[in-house]
Amino acid sequence: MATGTSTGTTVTAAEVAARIREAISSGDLVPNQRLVEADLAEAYGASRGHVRTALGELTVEGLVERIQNRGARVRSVPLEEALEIVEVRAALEALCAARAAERITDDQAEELRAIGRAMEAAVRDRDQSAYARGNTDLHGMLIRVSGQRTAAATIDRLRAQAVRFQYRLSARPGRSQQSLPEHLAIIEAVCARDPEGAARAMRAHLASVSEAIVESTRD
Amino acid sequence: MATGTSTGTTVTAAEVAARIREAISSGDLVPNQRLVEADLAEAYGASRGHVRTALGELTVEGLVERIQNRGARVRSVPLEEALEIVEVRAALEALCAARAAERITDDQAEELRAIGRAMEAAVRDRDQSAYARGNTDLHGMLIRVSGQRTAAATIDRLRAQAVRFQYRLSARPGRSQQSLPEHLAIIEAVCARDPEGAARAMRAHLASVSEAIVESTRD
DNA sequence: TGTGACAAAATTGGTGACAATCCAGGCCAT
DNA sequence: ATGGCCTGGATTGTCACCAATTTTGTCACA
Repeated sequence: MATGTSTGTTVTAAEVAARIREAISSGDLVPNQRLVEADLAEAYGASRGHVRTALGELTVEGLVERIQNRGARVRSVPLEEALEIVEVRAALEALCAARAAERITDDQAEELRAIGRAMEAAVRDRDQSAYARGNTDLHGMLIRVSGQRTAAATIDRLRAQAVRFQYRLSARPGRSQQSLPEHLAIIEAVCARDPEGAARAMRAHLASVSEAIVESTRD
Repeated sequence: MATGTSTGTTVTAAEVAARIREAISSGDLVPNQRLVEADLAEAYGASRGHVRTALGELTVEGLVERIQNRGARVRSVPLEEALEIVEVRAALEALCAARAAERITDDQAEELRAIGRAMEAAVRDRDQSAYARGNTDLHGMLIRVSGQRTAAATIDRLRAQAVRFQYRLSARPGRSQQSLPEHLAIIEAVCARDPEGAARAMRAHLASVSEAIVESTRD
C-alpha cells in the first residue's frame, strides 16, 4: 500500500490527481475498483475536498467514472473502445512521425538509431523491460521531435486510458520479435527524412498492435 | 446578458459548465476575459461551489485557464496552437472520413449528397449562415457515420478551443467559394466508398483551412 | 432456505464561514 | 515626479459541518 508522505505539508488536489493517475497506470488501482474519498484522503494525506476535485479532474480525463451518490470507480475501458483508441493514436502518432521526419536533426537521428540498437539488443537478450523502455523512449522521442504539443497531450491522455491492454500486450511472449522490425522501419523512415514513409510505418505498427490486442483478449 | 433562469431549481455544476462552454463558443465570453466565481454564480443561479467545480472541468478541457489565487480566465489560444489543432483535427477527421467511406449506407450517401447540394445552393445564394450550417452538418455526419466515438469526442474538444479562429474564417468573404469544391470532393469520395480518397480529400480541405487561418490573421 | 422490510452505518453532496492572497489606491520619503 | 510601503476591499482557497442517499446488516416471516 502506497502510503502518503506523512509530512505536515498539505497535499494539493493536483498532487492527489497525479498520485491516482500513477496508481492506475501502474495497475495499483484496477478497473472498476471503488475510489472512496475518505480512504484516498487518508492514504495521500489530503483533505477530502482535494480528493473530490482530483476525482473530478480524472473524470473529465476519462480515467474515472462517477455516478451520482454512488461514488467514483476506476473506469473500465471495453475492448471495442480500446481498439478505437489505438486507431486514434495511429492517426496522431503517424502525424507526429511525419513531422518528426521533416524536423529531425542529425544528432537526434543518431539518438534515434541508438534507441533502435538498444531495442535490437533487448530482443536478442530477451530483456522484456529493456525493450519496453526502448518502446516508450522511441514513441516519446518522436513526439518530442515533432514539436506537436497538442497531439502529444492527446496521445498521453488516450494512452493512459488504454493502459490495461498495453500491459497484457507487452507481457505476451514473442510480441517483441513481432514489433521490433516495425519499430526499426519507423526509425529508418524518420532518419531518412521520409515523412510519408514514416507515417505509413507508424500506421502499420499500430495496426499490428491492434491485431495483437484482439488476439491477447481471446482467452 | 444571458441571465440565469431564475427558477428555484438548483443548477448543477455540469449545467454551469455547459452554459459557460456555450458562452465561449458563441463569443459571449471572449479570450482572456476574467471569470469571477461570484458573478457566474449569480448569473446562472448556482452556488459558488458548483461554479468552482465547473471551472475545474473547463480547465481540464482546455477552455479555461486558472492561476492560483488569481482566478480563472477564458484561455486565449495562440495562432501557433490553433494551427496545431487544425493539424490534429486533419488527422482525426481524415480517419473518420475513411471509416465513414467504408461504412456508409446508400441512404446515408443520399443524405450526404443532399448536404452537398444545400451547400452549393448556399454559395449560389451567398447565404453565409446556410453554408456554415451545411459545413457543420457535413463534418458532423461524417463523424457519426464513422462510428468513432473516441475520435469524435477529441475533435469536439479541440474544435471548442479553436472557435475564435473558426469565426474569423467563416466571416471572410469568398471563403465559401474556396472551400465548396473541397467539401464536394470529400462527399464524392465517401459516397464512392473510397476510404483513401476520402482521407486525402479531408486532409486537403483542412490544409486549406490552415492556410486560410494564417492569411486571416495577417491584418 | 429464501425474501422482504426496516434500521444502522457508510458514503457522497452541498453550503456557509473563515483564512489566505492579491490588487488598487493613497501616502510618504527621497 | 518616482518608488517603496501600507491598508482596505475584492476574490479565491480551504475546511468543517450537516443533509441526502446508498449500502449493509438484521430479523421476522413465509
